[in-house]
Amino acid sequence: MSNAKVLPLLDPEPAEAVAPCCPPLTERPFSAEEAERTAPMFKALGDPVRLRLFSAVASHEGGEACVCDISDVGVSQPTVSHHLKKLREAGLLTSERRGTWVYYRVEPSVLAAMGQLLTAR
Amino acid sequence: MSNAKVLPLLDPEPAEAVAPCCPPLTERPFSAEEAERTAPMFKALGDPVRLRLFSAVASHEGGEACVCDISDVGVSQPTVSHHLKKLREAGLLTSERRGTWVYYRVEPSVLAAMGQLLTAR
DNA sequence: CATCTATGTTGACACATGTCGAACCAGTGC
DNA sequence: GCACTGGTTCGACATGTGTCAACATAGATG
Repeated sequence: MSNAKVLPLLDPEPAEAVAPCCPPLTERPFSAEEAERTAPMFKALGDPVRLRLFSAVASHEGGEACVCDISDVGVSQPTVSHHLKKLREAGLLTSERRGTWVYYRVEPSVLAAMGQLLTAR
Repeated sequence: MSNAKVLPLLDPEPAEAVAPCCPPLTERPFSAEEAERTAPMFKALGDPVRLRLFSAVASHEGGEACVCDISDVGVSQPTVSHHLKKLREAGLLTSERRGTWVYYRVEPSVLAAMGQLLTAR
């Protein structure tokens, strides 16, 4: 597979990955189960350092970035790793090791799902 | 603390400018200042109870609800009040006392701003 | 194999947060 | 005035979270 991914605008249908989570917040009151499932995603973005890391990855070329490119956020390297792990556990990022460096990329379906949650009725 | 003049409700300040906050997370890496300003909104929605309360208010008739209508989320009433205060401090809700009851309503501009943040490029 | 560089993990700490019961405040009605 | 109801604040506690230094691990390179 020669790596010819410049900007995958037309992704293959992710469908059942994250989409069937929940309706917009304004549609009807969330159930306890829906809230328990959805809150961690917001929580993951609720820290300034994580927000910067996520934004750095999401805005990077192809929605993918090496740790070395984004780790300048004013905290120590272990702390960066800790926050990246949190973002990974929340399902917002995925990581992959290629040789010496580790690359993080955004989970596009999650971004879309969160956007839908905040869609005004 | 025997200060008699206390008016905890009807704060004149809450929910100032939140709309003109930041570009989408995917546009460019967030600065420290942008992240510090934006993260609290996500943090406020990062708790299941607060997410249910916010959803209950947002989905209610006219985007407004009495506390008595939404306080059935499985925690005590002081805890409900505590979470509603957090949502107010984050600029997501505003409160108003009308007679016996206190009504909370969503800040529509905030909802739109957060939706824009998650808009995919 | 030895060593260096890039990340992740562990342990420890201070601090923030969610939760409750009790006390308090604001209106309504007796 | 008094009691009652809705809602907030206070005080206290257990748990969670962000942070770092120290250590551990994975590849690359000599």
